[in-house]
Amino acid sequence: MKEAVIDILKHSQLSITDNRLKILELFQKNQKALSHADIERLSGKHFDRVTIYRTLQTFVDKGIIHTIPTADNSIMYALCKEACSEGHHHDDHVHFLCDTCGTTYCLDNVNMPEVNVPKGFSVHQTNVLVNGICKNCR
Amino acid sequence: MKEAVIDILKHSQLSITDNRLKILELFQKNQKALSHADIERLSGKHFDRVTIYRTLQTFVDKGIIHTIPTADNSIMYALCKEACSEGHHHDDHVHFLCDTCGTTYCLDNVNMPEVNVPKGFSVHQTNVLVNGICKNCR
DNA sequence: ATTCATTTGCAACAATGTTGCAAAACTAAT
DNA sequence: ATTAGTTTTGCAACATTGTTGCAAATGAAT
Repeated sequence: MKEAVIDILKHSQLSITDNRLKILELFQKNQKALSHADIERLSGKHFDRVTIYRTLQTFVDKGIIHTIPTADNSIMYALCKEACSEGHHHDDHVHFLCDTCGTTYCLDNVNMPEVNVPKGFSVHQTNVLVNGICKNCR
Repeated sequence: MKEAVIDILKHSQLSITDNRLKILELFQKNQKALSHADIERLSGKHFDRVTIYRTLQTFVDKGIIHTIPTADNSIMYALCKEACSEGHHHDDHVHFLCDTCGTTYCLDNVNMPEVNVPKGFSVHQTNVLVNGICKNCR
């Protein structure tokens, strides 16, 4: 567990610090998207707010986590699959938000739909966000 | 112009006030999604911040405008089509964000893709957000 | 162990969003 | 048009969220 987390940091050429280990472990343990507030709570308020902001930003920059647009205007972060690398995210998957428990899932096995845009528009990236009830809450 | 805006307010059983007229006119005039900050700027700082927040909330509640989830965590608002009514939004259309000019469009004529979710999940609503270059910026 | 670069925590600040309440504006009825 | 009652607005104060500069602490490499 800790080994895997250390590997991720090494692979991204980041120094190994308590803070980074702890936050990465939270993502690995929970296997769902977390907000800044989630992390602050789950880490037992052991780290400074600013440090968490900066760590999350670093992880996004390095392609370790990605952000998820949400309807209620709160940024969620989730682990990237190995396909992601620095400055080049491949988080082309559907995100599912459960209306009951509030959990955000990355649906990696669902293929992204093709969106036809009008003449003159060109598509760079597509985000699909689905609301509903997850398998644990029905 | 002003007539149309007044009709919208009457239809939603809202009283006609300067603030509401002005904000609705901004949406009609611009025909694109606006943020709270956009409205504050475009209205010439004539209205209180709090009033704008409350007005936008009222409009969302009444089905006059809808919110758009964005990747950078800023809420955008856009006019609903007539199909929307109080407490029941039909903003089932694709949203397009231009990476160059930052304009958010509602692509009403693009049909929403069907998303296949895993067994046990049920879909309530789907949001599709596309990034790219719009027809004015290419 | 020492050096050097990076990371962290603190403080201060900026931006964004919320709530209570009195004054102002709007609506409806005379 | 005036009045009475309700709704809306602006202000003040506060809460939350995110940012920046800087000195101290930590990690990496020799």
